Amino acid sequence: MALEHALLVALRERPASGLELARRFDRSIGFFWHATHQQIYRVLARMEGDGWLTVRTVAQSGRPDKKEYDVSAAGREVLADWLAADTTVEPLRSELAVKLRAASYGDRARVRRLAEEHLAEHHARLAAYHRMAADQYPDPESLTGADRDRFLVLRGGVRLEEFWIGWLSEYLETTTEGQR
Amino acid sequence: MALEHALLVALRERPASGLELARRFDRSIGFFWHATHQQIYRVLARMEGDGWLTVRTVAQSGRPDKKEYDVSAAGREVLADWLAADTTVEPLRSELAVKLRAASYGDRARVRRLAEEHLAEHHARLAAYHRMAADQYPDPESLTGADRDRFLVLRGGVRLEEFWIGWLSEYLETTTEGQR
DNA sequence: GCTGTCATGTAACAGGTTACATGATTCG
DNA sequence: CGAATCATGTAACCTGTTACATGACAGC
Repeated sequence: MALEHALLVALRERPASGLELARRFDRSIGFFWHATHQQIYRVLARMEGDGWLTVRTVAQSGRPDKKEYDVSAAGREVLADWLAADTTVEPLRSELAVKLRAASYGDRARVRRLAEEHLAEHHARLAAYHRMAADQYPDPESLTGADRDRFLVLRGGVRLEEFWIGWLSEYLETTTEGQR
Repeated sequence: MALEHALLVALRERPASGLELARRFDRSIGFFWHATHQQIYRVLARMEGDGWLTVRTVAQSGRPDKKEYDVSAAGREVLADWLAADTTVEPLRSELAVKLRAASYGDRARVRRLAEEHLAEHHARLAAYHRMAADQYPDPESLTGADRDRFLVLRGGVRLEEFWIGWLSEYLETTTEGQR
C-alpha cells in the first residue's frame, strides 16, 4: 500500500489529471515507482472517495475535458503521517538475476546476450539521467528544500544505473562467450 | 510470472520441500527474489498439477513428513525455454525513495532518521554477504559453471548493497540535520 | 476517411500479502 | 506444562497487469 502515497507526493508537487500522473510516473517519480494509467485511475477514484483529494473539471481547447486532482487538507495529513511511519527495506526483484544464476540449466550464450541487452539499456538510461541532471539542475550545490530532494532522488537513479552497469560488466568479463 | 521459474531453478540446484524453499528464498536466491511459504505452497501445487514437478513423501525422525519436490523432464524444458525468452528491465520499487523525495511535505528530520536506519541495515547486509562470499567461495578465480553463476549473483547482492550505502551516504551528507 | 493522440474508464484475471488453522515434536 | 520449531495448508483480501471500450479532435 503505497501507490496512494506516491500519488499524494506527485499531486503536492503539482495538481494533475490521471493521464498526466501516469506520464510523470514514467519519468521523475518513476525512478523508484511505477504504475499504469488504469491503476492510477482506480486509486484516484478511491482517494477522492476517502476525501484525500479534490477534483475540478478543466475544459481544454481542442481536447477532451480533464479532471484535475489536488490534495485536500486530509490528504496532506495522511501524507505527513505516512512519511513519519517506519519503512522496511524492500527486496529487489530481478528476473534477469534469476536467469544469470540459472544459466547452466539452459542456453548459456543466450543468457549472456540477455545480459548484454540489459547492459545497453542501462547505459542508455544513465545517459538520459545525466542529461536530465545537466538540464534541470545545472547548479546542484545551491539547491534547497524540495528541489534538492528531487535532485537527490535523481542521483539515486544515476547510482542505480551505475550499479547495473558495474555488475553486468563484471558478469560479462568473468564469463566468456563459448564457456562451460 | 516468474516465481514458477525461480522455484524451478531452486529445485534444479537441490530437490526440497516447500518450507525449505521458503528458507532458501530468504538467503541465496533471495538477493533478487522473494516469496512467502504460503505463496510457494500454492505455486508448487499448481506446478505439480501441470506436470513440471515430481513429489515424494519423505519420512523424518522426530518431525512431520515432508513432501520433497524435484523437477520433471517437462519442468526442465519449461525452464530452458524461459531462460531463452526476452526479459525486460524491471523498475525498482522503493518506498524510502518516495519518502526522500517527499521530505518537505512532512517531518524532514524523521525522514533523515529513516534513511539512517536503512543505511545501517544495508551495512549489516553487506557484511553478511562478504562473510558468505569468504566462506563459500574462498577461491573465486577458479570457479566454473553453476558455482561461478551463483558467485556472480552474490556479487550482484554485494554491489546492490554498495549502491544503497553510497546513495544514502550521499543523501545524508548533502542534507544536514536541522535544515530547511 | 484513416491513423494517432488525448482522456477516462470497465472487466477479468494473475500475483502477492496477511491472518489464521492444524498437528506433531522437542526443549526448557 | 508451555513455548518454539517443523511442516503444510486455507481464506480473504489487496495490488497489479492485460485487454478492451468509448468518444472527440488533429493531421495527412
